[in-house]
Amino acid sequence: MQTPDTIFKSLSDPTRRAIFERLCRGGEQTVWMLTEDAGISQPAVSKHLGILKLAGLVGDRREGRETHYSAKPQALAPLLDWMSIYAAFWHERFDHLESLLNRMDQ
Amino acid sequence: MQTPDTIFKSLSDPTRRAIFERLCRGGEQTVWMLTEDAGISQPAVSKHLGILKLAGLVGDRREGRETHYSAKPQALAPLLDWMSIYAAFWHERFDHLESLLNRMDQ
DNA sequence: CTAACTCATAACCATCCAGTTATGTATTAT
DNA sequence: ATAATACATAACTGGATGGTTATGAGTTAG
Repeated sequence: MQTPDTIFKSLSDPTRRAIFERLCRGGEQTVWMLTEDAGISQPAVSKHLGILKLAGLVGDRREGRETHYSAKPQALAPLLDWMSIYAAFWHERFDHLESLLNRMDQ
Repeated sequence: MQTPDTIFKSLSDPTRRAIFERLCRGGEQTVWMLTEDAGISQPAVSKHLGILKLAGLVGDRREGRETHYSAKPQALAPLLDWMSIYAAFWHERFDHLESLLNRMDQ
């Protein structure tokens, strides 16, 4: 399980997020396929995939000379946890406001 | 409403995340208070606050020579939206696995 | 009025990072 | 065997970025 820091950093780059999104939607794909519409060189794509892999967001599977990458959305769990904590403050305040308005109503 | 990109970038820095978390937990605070336990200089803190403000994650209120900053956790909403999309793929696969296991059970 | 305080901005610097090209290592095709 | 393919790694480069000190602008205190 990776830290929120690693995951935030990995997803802070738009190109990386696009790769992750594409793997989520399109399923397992080779480096070559990902390079085609990434608009950057193959080594750049490989580097991004390496970073995503370190964050646990993707997994790879060697098959002959191809490497198939796939998304592992479960790796978003620490981010969900982090967000749930601070989204809670949001609701908390909303609740406070609500109860305040209720009291003002009376 | 800011883009997921701006928000991801803002929160990808640990120092900035710490400031945001502190504002969420501790409520409104001045730059001076935040500087005290940030371990960096006051201008550095101000710059971080500026970035958080651009992302809509904090708001400020001038009062005399002090500036009071406060967290705006609602700004996490676009991040929640983004995550819900891709967390869905997670559950989708989980559901597939589950139904597969169910079928195998019979 | 002057001094001290709070904060923001400017200028600068070191480091990081996303991209590049070049090259190496397997693997498949001829 | 040779050539082509698929990918990873190394070395490099320019620009973004997080930090610093210096300074300015506005506000309170003496």
